[in-house]
Amino acid sequence: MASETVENYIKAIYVLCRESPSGEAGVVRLAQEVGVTKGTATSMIKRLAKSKLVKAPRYSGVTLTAMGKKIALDVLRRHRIIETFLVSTLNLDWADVHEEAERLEHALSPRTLDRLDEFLGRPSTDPHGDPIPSASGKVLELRGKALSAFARGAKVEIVQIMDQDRAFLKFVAQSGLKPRVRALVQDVSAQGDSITLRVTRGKSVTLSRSAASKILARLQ
Amino acid sequence: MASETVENYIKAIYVLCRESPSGEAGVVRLAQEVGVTKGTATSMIKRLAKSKLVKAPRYSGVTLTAMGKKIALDVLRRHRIIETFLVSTLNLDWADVHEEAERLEHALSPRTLDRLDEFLGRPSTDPHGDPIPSASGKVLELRGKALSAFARGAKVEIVQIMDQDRAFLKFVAQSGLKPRVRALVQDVSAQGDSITLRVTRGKSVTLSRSAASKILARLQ
DNA sequence: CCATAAAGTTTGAGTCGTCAAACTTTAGTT
DNA sequence: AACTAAAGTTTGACGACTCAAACTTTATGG
Ligand SMILES: [Mn+2]
Ligand SMILES: [Mn+2]
Ligand SMILES: [Mn+2]
Ligand SMILES: [Mn+2]
Repeated sequence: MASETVENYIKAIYVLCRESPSGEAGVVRLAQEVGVTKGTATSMIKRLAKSKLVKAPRYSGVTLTAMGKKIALDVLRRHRIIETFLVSTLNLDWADVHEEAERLEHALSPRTLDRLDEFLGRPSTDPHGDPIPSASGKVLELRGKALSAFARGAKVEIVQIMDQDRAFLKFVAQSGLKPRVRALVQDVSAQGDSITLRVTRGKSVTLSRSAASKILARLQ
Repeated sequence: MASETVENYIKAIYVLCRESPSGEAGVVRLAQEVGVTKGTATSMIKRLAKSKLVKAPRYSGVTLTAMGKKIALDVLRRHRIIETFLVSTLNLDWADVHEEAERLEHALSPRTLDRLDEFLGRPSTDPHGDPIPSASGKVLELRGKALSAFARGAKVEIVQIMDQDRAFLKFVAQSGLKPRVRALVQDVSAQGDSITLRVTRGKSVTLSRSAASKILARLQ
């Protein structure tokens, strides 16, 4: 069984690989994500490589092996099911559940996880719109494109918020933007550095390009 | 914040102190409970003493300080609320939830614990009848006496099962004996080494003295 | 009151996960 | 091609937790 620490590294590597265009995770970003120094990250990567969970050519990027990917998806599944439970059953705040799930994800047995999943009605996404990997390890990725990519006049439905930062999530929720919410693209600035939305039965919101790029949507 | 390991030791010390007539925990029993060698237990006790969580005169028994007791009751509260959730909401088996709670108890924030408690309707006991300490650290102990102490003809109500062992719990459940179940003491053997109960609207069960001493009941 | 077993302690060593700081490699300027 | 900053690695050290095995103290029952 992978330790809590190992699970955290593996999950972080998975997420970073998804994010980077090269499909590889860098040591510095990994260290930052896990909250350790880069030296520590290097030595952990070595151990992960020894246990065949990652491939890590010297002085180059880290990628997961099939085994590593299996673990990552497993942890991600637990994480997202827990987040769903915390929001939909315990009514915890959208912005707070990530940290909580960060700890709980390491303490659930497969059986309990399945019961929880059943109790929740086998949800396919978590409260942020992140897809929940199936028990067998399949995920649907990229269910929308960045808000910043839509043109004026587009009628969109928010699909996914791709950031776990509390302050950002608070801001997004404040604006009324949650998965399943519909909105009209009211304006896109000439330089493309901001976008204004009118939320259906809600207010208008202006987002910076960087904020808009972290919110995925699709045409209604 | 106390580590997971420290929480486990402290909780075990609390339980052992409750069990022993002297009110002190022995090193060998503690080691056994936590699952380490006695040398390991000794060195942990030293560290706990240094952080003022226990009092441990050399070559003598261990007791909790006020600080230690606070932590113990806190962990116990988490443990029992989680057990209640696992049984009453997720329908997990009575006999399985202890191990699961053993891990989850270290991963719940106070806020989430309170939401869970609220969701469950602020239960006062867990599925085994163990009292749940209040958030401020109060517990009702000894809400019944051992089944073995009742006389023939007594009409009793099961209150609490004082053992977490899976096999024992399976056996007890098999017999239909759960907290709140009522039964008649049908017979007590002359030597007092066994007791026969007739469970209300159920079958008759004969328990050994040692089994009966781990089941608490009170007169109906 | 003493021998012996049980309880408790000490010692030396190992793993895991971490840091700071020195070092090496890589990649992007000029 | 040479310089430099960023990325990555190595080294030495440490704390938390553990074990096995040798050792000491305590209890007790003959
Ligand atoms: Mn985590
Ligand atoms: Mn999420
Ligand atoms: Mn535990
Ligand atoms: Mn219990």
